[in-house]
Amino acid sequence: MPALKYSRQREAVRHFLMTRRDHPTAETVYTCLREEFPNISLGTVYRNLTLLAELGEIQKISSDGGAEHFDGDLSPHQHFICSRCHRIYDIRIDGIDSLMEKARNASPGEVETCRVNFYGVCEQCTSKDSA
Amino acid sequence: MPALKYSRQREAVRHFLMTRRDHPTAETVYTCLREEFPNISLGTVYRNLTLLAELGEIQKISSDGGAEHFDGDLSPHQHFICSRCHRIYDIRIDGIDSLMEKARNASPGEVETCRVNFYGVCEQCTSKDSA
DNA sequence: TTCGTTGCAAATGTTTTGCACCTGA
DNA sequence: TCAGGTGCAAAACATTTGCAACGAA
Repeated sequence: MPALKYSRQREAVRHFLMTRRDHPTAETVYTCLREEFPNISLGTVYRNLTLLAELGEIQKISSDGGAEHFDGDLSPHQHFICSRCHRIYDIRIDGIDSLMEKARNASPGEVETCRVNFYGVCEQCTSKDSA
Repeated sequence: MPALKYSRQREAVRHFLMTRRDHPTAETVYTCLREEFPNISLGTVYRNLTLLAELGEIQKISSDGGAEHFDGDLSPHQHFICSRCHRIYDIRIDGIDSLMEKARNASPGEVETCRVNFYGVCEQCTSKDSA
């Protein structure tokens, strides 16, 4: 792994994700950053998202079908993913520590992190049904 | 949703996944089924995998980067995913029910299913390090 | 006969990469 | 100066889709 060097683009990507409550795709990051950096390229956005994820400064969320989403929130939390609109909601439940403890005894390797996703239809989509 | 009609290809896809202990990608399913059906097409494999997943007869696993994986094992279980070789191992831990119970109180919608993934480096990769 | 299914190929959508130029240390 | 970073465009992948022919009910 080569030494890192400062770059305004990478900082912008990181800062952008930190200030978002949702979980943008690379495309969204690109589109929004273009206002500040009219010349930034999609390739650069991808390179930095991948790099930051490897550094553990952001999280990559493989939701399902379509593009990957990114999460700048590093605090432990889980996701509720709507099967209809594919929106990703943050939720927080406890007991994850004990879950990881159990996993350590059942895994063929060292458990480092854990991702918990719940699926269902969100209220917003449910209420559209009755309309 | 239109009425289903029997198809040998779809049966073969389902049967293939049921008898596998690992979690093949569409490409792998395609390659293996080609021995039995030399003319089966990748498109057909994708169509049937998608269909079976919608019917809930198989599970789609979005592991991370690269292609999706599919799991024919419907019994409740979790996955340990090696960050190095990306292999997916089945593990079984209890307490998932109570986790879902907690999630119901914290989610912006009806919780239907839950996916728990653990990440780390598997023993096989770890032992290669010391070699 | 009807309508879902298939094979094939082309199209789409997402992410990666090669390369010449730019920039931070 | 020099290794890392960037923009751009092309390439590489993964997945979906249009369509004519095929096959199950």
